[in-house]
Amino acid sequence: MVNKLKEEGISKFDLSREEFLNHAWEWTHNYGGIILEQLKKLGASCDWERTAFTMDKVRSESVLKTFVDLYDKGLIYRGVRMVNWDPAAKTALSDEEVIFREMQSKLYYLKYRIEGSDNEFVTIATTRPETILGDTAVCVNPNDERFHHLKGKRVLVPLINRSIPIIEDEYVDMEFGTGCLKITPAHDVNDYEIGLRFNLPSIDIFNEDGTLSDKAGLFVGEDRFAVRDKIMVDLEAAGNVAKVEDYANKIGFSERTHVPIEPKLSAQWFLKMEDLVKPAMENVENDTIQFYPPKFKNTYRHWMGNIKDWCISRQLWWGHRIPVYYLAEGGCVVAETDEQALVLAQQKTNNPSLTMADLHQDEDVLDTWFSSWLWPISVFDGVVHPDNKEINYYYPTNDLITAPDIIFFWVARMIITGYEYRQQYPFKNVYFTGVVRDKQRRKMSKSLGNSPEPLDLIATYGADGVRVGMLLCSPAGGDLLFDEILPQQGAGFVTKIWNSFRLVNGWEVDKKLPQPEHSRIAISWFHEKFSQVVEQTDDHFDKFRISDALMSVYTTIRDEFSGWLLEIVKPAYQQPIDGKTYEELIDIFDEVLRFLHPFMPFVSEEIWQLLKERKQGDSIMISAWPKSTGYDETMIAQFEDVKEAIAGIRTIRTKNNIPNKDQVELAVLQGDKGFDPTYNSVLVKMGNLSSFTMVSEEVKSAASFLVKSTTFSVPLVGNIDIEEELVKLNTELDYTKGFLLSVIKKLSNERFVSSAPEAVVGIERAKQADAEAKIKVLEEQIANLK
RNA sequence: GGGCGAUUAGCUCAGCUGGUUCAGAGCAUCUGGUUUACACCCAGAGGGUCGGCGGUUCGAAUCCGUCAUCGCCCA
Repeated sequence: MVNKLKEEGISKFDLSREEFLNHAWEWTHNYGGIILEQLKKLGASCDWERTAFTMDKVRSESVLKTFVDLYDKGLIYRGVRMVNWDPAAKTALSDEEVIFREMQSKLYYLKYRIEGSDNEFVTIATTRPETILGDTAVCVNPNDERFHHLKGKRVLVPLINRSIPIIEDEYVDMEFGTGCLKITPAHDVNDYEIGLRFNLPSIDIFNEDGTLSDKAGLFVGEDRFAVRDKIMVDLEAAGNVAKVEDYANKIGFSERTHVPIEPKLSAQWFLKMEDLVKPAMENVENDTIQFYPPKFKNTYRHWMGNIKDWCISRQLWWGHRIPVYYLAEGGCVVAETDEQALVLAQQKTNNPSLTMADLHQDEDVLDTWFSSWLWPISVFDGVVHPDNKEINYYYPTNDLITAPDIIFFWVARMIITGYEYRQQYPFKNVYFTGVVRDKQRRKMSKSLGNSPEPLDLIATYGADGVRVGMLLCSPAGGDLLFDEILPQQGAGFVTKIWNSFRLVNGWEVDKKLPQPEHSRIAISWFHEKFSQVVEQTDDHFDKFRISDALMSVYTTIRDEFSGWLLEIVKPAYQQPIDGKTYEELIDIFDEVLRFLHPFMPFVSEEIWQLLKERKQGDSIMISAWPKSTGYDETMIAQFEDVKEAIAGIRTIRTKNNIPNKDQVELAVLQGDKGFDPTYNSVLVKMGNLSSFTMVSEEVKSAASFLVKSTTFSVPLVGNIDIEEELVKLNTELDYTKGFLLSVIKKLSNERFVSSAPEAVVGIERAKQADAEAKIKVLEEQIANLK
């Protein structure tokens, strides 16, 4: 927002609060609108009637009501925290507004005299000698033997001779400087933390403009950098300087005024988290709320277990203004509206003539997540009206889909408010998406300019193409490496489906024709196969494996539906199709489209509407997802053998340059497990066979292959390459013999047979029998060729 | 500095409670194929000592230890 204004040549600092907010609203409407349009174009199936914004009336009321409620419960308090202070602009900056730059500075080694000794010193290293005036301790690492003798002693701050303790904390890096660190809690974040741990006083030696304050004792009113030079002169004179070294470090500068920022303690509002998190922690721990992938439970547990109070105030203009009103004579009231605040103030002061002008509202706003964490409730107005029909109907919801980087900011906190305000989780499952990165694994970002423009992508590849492209490569919680090849693949798939429809749609139907056997078989096989795939896909969805679900849809449509089913039932060139097959096929197509719809809503709807006469208002969007009705595993397995046999015939054609349109003969020598003739019609059609013969011995001068232990042979006139055939058979024979050997070795291991489960041993015995049978067949074939 | 996670084919990843659903998918690569829906396509092929080393076990990608490398979060 601030950057946007900057592009327009407007600085945030030139605007009043009201003017700024006007710009912000305008920007919000435009930008928010763009995101919604992108979602619509992508086919997101949301309830667009219910879009809401965290700054709108209902949501703002919800935020204020929650603040007041938590305040009244005694959970919100005012505390002190380190902020980035800009002494030139006299304002606090957010972390984003601070620019860190590598600077050539100096490291000053200063000697502090041990209290009660004349000439014993400790030497500390610092980049900021002027801050010694705010020192309240000197710290060493407890594991550092060099300083063990100083334990419990005190030192004197140079020049002012304040006595401060020597404390021990593992934070101190023994390798850095002298291994001895001065602690200035008011002017360094880490020192502040240590100060809290050791209960040290904080001495704020700076004024708001970066000059030294009364508390510094020396150089009062002079600028911090001028003081740095001056104090070094005095320290030198007093004999407190050991040495000065050049030193490179990173210093934060104000984005606006370019002056070095000053860490400064300031009053902020905090929310006590300790009790609030308990139900939220427990119900993720016991899987009442389930995370996908589950590894994020660890992250969540760790954060929740070490929860710190939440600093909810921000020194910004854009946001919900903190509903705290200060009274002229000190103290404050907290209320949802100005009017209520005034009433409270009048009561509190016992002064009925008090007016709004006597109250001063806190200038700060609330952290943006303080509104987001109410979202599952506030979006149905469940904060202001906790018993309304909508919230009671819609809450809790099922699944939250979000990115792992906001697990604390948002997810955890929504769970917290869910339990605090509705005694119930806000959602049952949390699915964490991957982070989209470019091919070089960099995060997509505006500043790198490496994020693709969604609307452009959609224009190029279509919304369905983009969806498929993104989803194919997005395992839960894993990174998603974006490459334009992905939506390209998606777009190709759209075309594939469209062509399947064109094929079916182009057939002429002759209702008098009987249904061919191969069509009957193929359709009944597809029903079984499809039922199996639907079951697998349901399972993937249940486990939130979205890319796996898509992959099974993708391969089923491409291979089983288009590649096998359509090819088998396809009538000969310019011939009509029989009515029964056609109708069954249309029903299958309908089912397949419904199966596809969640991933490719646009093309599936388009074809679905063209497939059959539909009633007014009918849509694939509101039609049922296919149901698995069980399946015949034997049939599916047998059909796989048929496919393998057809592939074998195709390979022979390729190897021997036999065009697909030339018919070939096929001889089948059944193996020891027999041969099921059910699928012969399919074999004849797909292999383009002129004859199909069962034989009782090996066929001479033929190219052959094995499926299980059945031999399929295509007799070849004349030029069969015996050498090549022998090489192929011998390679397979060698492999099978080796395989058999390893199985026998395993089975002859007494310990394996006695300790492995019966079933596992049985499987090994079966392997042995199969391999032996196969070897026998291969040897016969080889003998035959010689 | 503290924590969490990862390491499997050229790339992105799957592989549950150790054993034929165990070395797999998609993409990429290579070979062949266009009169018969689709070259935005079809048919096939190659490619991995499952990060290294130890251990447990009849048996380890899978369990344990350790080292190495990388990533993420918090400070």
